[in-house]
Amino acid sequence: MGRPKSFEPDVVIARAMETFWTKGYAGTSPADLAEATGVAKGSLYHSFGSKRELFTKALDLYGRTGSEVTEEFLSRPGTAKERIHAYLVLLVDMDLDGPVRRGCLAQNTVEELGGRDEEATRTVHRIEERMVELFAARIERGQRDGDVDRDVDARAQALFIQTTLAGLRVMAKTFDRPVLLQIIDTALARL
Amino acid sequence: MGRPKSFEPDVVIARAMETFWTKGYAGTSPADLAEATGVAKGSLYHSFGSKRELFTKALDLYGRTGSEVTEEFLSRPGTAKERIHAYLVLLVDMDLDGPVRRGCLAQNTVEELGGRDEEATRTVHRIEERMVELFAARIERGQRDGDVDRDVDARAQALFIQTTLAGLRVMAKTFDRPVLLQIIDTALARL
DNA sequence: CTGATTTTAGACCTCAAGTTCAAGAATCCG
DNA sequence: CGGATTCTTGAACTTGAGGTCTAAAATCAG
Repeated sequence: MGRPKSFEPDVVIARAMETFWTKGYAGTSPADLAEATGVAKGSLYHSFGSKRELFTKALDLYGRTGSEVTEEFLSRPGTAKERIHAYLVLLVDMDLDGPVRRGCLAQNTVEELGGRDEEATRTVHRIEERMVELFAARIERGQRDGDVDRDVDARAQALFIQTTLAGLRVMAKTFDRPVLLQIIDTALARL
Repeated sequence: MGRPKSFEPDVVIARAMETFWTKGYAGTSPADLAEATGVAKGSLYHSFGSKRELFTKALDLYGRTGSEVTEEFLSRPGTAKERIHAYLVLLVDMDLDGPVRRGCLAQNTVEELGGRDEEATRTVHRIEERMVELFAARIERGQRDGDVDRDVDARAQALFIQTTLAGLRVMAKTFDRPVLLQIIDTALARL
């Protein structure tokens, strides 16, 4: 009962996510969110409580969709090395695509809110940890498939790949594509 | 002629740098700067023009001192691998030291101001490029000294190390020391 | 239809960020 | 010392961020 919502909360969260991603947390004002979502400020506050709470939902959504995309992409046909290489290239291309070079929302968040925001930091840690698990799982599958050496430490490699990924997304803010592709090749040279 | 400055501009810039580093650009208010530097807001504006200009000077200072420290540290006795390894460990420890996990100012800047601030982006690019040069030079010296293979591409390796470094400083925001040290070992395993 | 309930949207409020200013203080020159 | 010049500072100003509120609108139960 009562008047029904005139918008799909998930759609609004997705639009908010895009805006936070592009403009940063501090750089996004309630007015920006209202414009991006097409929902008036008052309604946003009524539904989500505060900018901060909306951001939390946006960051969660980012983590979920990101890990789904990653899992799906890594599972496509190919060796572990091929798939991981392709994944890094994909991310670089996504980062370079579009006029904004917005990088990774999770990373931007932890850089912007640093140690000052306990909850955001924990959320980002979970997102990163999940990525490491996905890489490790893919490497272990490679070992079962026979395309990765039996004696590599899957988790250690996965952590290294996640670090490379994080570094690449920083570098992608100021370096150009050929350089980034070269870095990927160098990083994945062993294997 | 005229009343003399009551403060050393370089000292003020250094203090401002610390504040921006700890709290981020947007997170630092003129009031914060006044408190951190011990100079009244009005004076800061009189001397530096705007928050943005002060930040530019702070970021430049960061780049200069950073590259000096790096150059000095890499040139100390040891093989290229030993020195670079020690340098990465040093940075990780500096990042973990203190209660704030502030990471790297240059990196934080490019993450926070992203593509939206052309000048800041260029400055950070210069800082990163300088780091790559220093790593490359150290690797080339290693080749002359005989502790690095003659046929490694020094610049490619240097770019890779810079990427690892950037990634580590992201990871250092949410992971703990043993993990980070393991990543360093994995990253520098070849060589 | 009425009333209960929920959502909407824009006006409204408060406060701090970022900057400017006016009045005074310190210095050098002649 | 008087004046020119530059620096200092707290107060004052402007703007927008972040959030609240209220009157109207939409829905459903009875």
